[in-house]
Amino acid sequence: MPRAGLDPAAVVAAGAALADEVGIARLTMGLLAERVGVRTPSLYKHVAGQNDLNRRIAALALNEAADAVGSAVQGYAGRDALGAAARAFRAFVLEHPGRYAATIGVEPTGPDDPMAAAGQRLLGAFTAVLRGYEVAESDVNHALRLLRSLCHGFATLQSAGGFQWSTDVDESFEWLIRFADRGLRAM
Amino acid sequence: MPRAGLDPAAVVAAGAALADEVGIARLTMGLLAERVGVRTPSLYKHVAGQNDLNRRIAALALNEAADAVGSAVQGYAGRDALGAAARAFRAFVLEHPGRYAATIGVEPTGPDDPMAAAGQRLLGAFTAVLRGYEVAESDVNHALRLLRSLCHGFATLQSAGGFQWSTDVDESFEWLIRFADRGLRAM
DNA sequence: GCTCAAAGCTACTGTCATTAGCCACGCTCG
DNA sequence: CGAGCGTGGCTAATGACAGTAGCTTTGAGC
Repeated sequence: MPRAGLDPAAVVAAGAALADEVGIARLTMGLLAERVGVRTPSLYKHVAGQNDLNRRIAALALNEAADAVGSAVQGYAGRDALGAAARAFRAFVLEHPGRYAATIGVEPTGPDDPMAAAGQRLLGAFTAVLRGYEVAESDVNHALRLLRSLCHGFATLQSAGGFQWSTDVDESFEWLIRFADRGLRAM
Repeated sequence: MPRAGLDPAAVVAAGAALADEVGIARLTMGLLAERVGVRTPSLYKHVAGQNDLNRRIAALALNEAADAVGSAVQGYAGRDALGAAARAFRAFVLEHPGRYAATIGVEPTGPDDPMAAAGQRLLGAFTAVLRGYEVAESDVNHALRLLRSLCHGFATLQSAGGFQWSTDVDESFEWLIRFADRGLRAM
């Protein structure tokens, strides 16, 4: 039996890719094993089980999202930064629906959970956007939750096919960015 | 064997209640059967399978949410209506996390799908809120998607424990309602 | 009281996650 | 170069579930 040369990172990466292809609900250990060229039980040498796999995919997704948003924002401020961040976030969710879905409904176990750290990074990227607006210190957390709810809500609703086809979805998103920008500038 | 006197509605109602208790992911046919006092295969006389059950729970949840939002809005207009609708929606999701979670990621099969009709009812309740604002005809769909994204995003993030405990969540939600109100009035 | 469709049950199958326990590969160190 | 050994792979088996087949019983309508 030739070694497959797997390690946890490779298994998680393959799992994330597979989740994007077939949906997180249809990501089975058997399918993932086949994808990486190994029998099912061998996966357990690298991840502790489906739960662990899911958490690692979620952490990967949050880190990637943070990277995408963070680098999209580079060099912009105010409205441009807001637009860049929101568009980057939505693009990420639509390109990687499976791995992003892995982040839903998973609570971090503790303060040193890699998922929690990744979530903080993503939050930090959005915090940077807020620095371009005159938001009172006491309102920063509220504004952050607003942006997170908006982006998360819109992206997941669209990803789940929750919008009817009556109106162009991209247009709605741009409208939503302008709405948030106006609101933040009027503080 | 005495008859249990079940029908599809009773099975779906019990399933929704159970989903709220244990979470949609842990809602198994065996658990539901035990809850309604029947063996597992008997459930299949009333629902076609887990998929069908999930869709029916989702339709029930959307109808109940539409009822809650619709009646909360009664007699209010403008900002009061918006606040009442948003609070009613969030309260519903937090009180019934399981059945609301059943609506996520389920696409309506066709135009006569009960779920689609229920979704339309919920949308209609929010449309009524918008009548208290001077929103241009061409912007109604965008504004609707904004409200839906906001409420859905906030409620699901909170329900999943997605917010840190640093700032009061109720306060954030009230802040968010004021933000949306200001934005809609400024059109 | 008879009929019969509906609603229940037992028994069974197939899929999946997970565990136990075995074995080969290939690196390290003498 | 060869022995030792940890790691990563495998087969086999278990247990939870969803779903199906086919039998039995109930009870409503005649």
